[in-house]
Amino acid sequence: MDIMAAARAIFLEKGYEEAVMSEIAARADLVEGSLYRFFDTKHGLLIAVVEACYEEILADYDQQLAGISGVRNRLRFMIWRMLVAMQDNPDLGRLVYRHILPEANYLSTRIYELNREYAAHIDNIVTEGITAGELRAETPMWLVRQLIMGGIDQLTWRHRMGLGDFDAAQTADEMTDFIYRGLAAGGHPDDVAARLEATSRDLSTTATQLASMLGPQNVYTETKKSD
Amino acid sequence: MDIMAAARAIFLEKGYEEAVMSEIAARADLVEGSLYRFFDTKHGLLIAVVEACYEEILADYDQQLAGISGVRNRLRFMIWRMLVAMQDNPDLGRLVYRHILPEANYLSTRIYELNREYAAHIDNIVTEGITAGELRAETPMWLVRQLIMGGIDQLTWRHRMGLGDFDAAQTADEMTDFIYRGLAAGGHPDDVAARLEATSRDLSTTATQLASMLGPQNVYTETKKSD
DNA sequence: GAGCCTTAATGAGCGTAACTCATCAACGAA
DNA sequence: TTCGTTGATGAGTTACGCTCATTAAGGCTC
Repeated sequence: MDIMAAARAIFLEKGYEEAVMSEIAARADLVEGSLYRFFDTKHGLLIAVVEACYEEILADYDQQLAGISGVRNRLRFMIWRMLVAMQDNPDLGRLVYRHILPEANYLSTRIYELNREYAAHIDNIVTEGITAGELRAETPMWLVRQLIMGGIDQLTWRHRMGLGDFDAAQTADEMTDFIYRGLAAGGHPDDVAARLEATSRDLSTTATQLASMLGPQNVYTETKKSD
Repeated sequence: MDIMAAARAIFLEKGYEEAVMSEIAARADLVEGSLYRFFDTKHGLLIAVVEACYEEILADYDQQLAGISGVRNRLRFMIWRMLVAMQDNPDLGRLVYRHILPEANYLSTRIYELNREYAAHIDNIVTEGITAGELRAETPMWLVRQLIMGGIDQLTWRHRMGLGDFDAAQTADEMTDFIYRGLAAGGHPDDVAARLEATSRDLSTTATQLASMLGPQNVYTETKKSD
């Protein structure tokens, strides 16, 4: 077993401080000193491990996102996806929130990079919504981003601490609902009509996709680029 | 100088791990071993110190709140007050977010108690707004609470890490604005457009869920089929 | 195959810091 | 003066991250 695999197993199982370097070395069939040929420090090893996990877990969410249409649905997917990741990996979450995010060198980490990408996706979705007239133009996007990410942190905190669980789908629903209401253009009839139109358009697209999956030959039908 | 004062000075100045018990003892004109007559462990001492700080800083915010009327204004005050506290005490914030909140014994802490009181105030304000008909009755209060607290965490993170500052008043304004819009009662409940919109929105969400269930992670590529 | 050189692994050891415990000083009572 | 009790003391103990001189291994030249 190589160092990364051994370290991952022990970090996830015991947490950062309880994990001792000698045990990681032993599980990797090495001696303690040899670890320091590959990783400068215990914390450096942790960062490498968490980066690897993070990358696996959030692997292709952007490709999945590409298959989802509609501002609201896309927003919901982003929230739901992160909630599920947190729900499935509480151990990893603990490591991240306790020993990665609060460290000074977090900003030079790949994890920071990945979090920025996630945030950028949210920004893009909101921007799309604004240009489509579906969302208010004055929306401070940084605030939306921070509220979503901070909210996810809070909402998953109890589960991460081993106290109770949560329903990812339902939580995503309610959170999306609230955020969207804060984002949505005002209650003028025109705006409502625009949103109605956008929603039914999304519905049509999704239904088409659905139909293509359920169809006899299960053939993919090109639905986009129609204009 | 007594132990608490010495510990507070050193914890705030150097952070948790850099603070060493022998130095705290020295500043309190004691010897290291004597600390353990009064506090079982280093972390126990930290908790005592942070509790004291917390209580001083958030001393009489509820009295100030009592002088503010209007759901929106009261909500803004709560947000603003916490933002200012975070802005004025970044060192304390670091201790709290890194070494108090993530610990297993946090729930048995006075700090947890104080946070609950803060959250309860937010709940009360929202409840008032609902009974006054100003806010939507279906509002999930737990969500609002979590979004606000998580958002404050995120928004103050950079400053806590020593990177840049923020304008507490303006941030509070924008945050309140967004949250309130999510909370505010829309048109009449029997407004046809609103009902229609809600229904088609739900339908769209359901269809998206359906699609992702049918094609596991393949909503977008159903182009090739392997026979 | 013999000598040599570069590179990688070893494990004994160091430094530090939280925490403990046998000891001892201070002080009141006999 | 002597004894008993209380509470501070500081010299350990332990644990763990990290280092470094030494040794083994694997390829390259003659």
